[in-house]
Formats: sequence, C-alpha cells, structure tokens
Amino acid sequence: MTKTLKPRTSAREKLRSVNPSGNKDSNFFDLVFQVVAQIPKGRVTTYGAIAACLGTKSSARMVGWAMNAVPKGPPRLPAHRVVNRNGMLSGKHAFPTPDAMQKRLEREKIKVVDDKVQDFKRVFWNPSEELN
DNA sequence: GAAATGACGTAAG
DNA sequence: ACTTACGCCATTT
Repeated sequence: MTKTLKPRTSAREKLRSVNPSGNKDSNFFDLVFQVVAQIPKGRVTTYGAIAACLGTKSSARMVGWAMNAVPKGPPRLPAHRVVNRNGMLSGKHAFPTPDAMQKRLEREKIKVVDDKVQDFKRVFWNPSEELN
C-alpha cells in the first residue's frame, strides 16, 4: 500500500482559517482538488492562484504536491490545466507521457509552445474571482 | 532531528 | 527578456 495522504500538519490549521464552516474534512489536498475540478475547459490557472484562493498563498508548492497526490480514478481532475505562474507546463513530467499534458491543452484550444502556454494571460482563470 | 527534494514564487543581476 | 539566487512549506530519506 502505499499510501499516504495524511496531511495532519500545521497546514491543516491554516485551512481552518479559510474554512469557517468548520469543515475539518476539507484537507488542503481536497480543497485543491475542488478548485482544480472547477477550472473551465480551455482555461488554465496557476498554483499560486489556487494557493491564494485557499488562503495559503505561501504554499504554492504544496498545491503542486497535492497534484501529485491526485487520485487517478474518478473524478479525473484536469491537472493539465494547472501550470505555474510562468505559464510553463512544469507538471508535464507527472503525466504518463510528457506530451500528454501539452496534447490535452492543445485539444482545449490552448496554444503551447516550448512547454509554455501562449496567451497565458488570456486563458488564465482566477479562482479567487471566477469561483468566489 | 537534519539534510535533501519538489507540478512554485518573487527578487535581483 | 532570460538566468541565477533565495525563501516557503510539507514530504521523504
């Protein structure tokens, strides 16, 4: 088994701050999954944006870590729509094939050149604004 | 417990 | 605009 996914760390305490509902079930990973799942087709977002939306702006790296912990089974999260602030497909290596991520983005009408999203500013989707 | 690693971000050159 | 350096936070060794 492998597994893991037990984020019972200080990060969880921070999450409480952003979870006035008292949802202790909502872990950092789960929150990230929720946001990622809401990314519209043909749009992309950044780790920092997600982290900021969750309130843990400084934990942009943890967002990426959460992506690595994304369950492969359903529901499939559009992790390919999450890139870094530079618009670079930094997570392509986490896919079955490095080309899978770019191919998927291109299928969404998103132009990708040199592992970088073109018109990134235009396709950028801000969870803090669009998602509320 | 300390050091190294990592789907990041910002600052400085 | 591109490259290098440093900081952040959790996981792993």
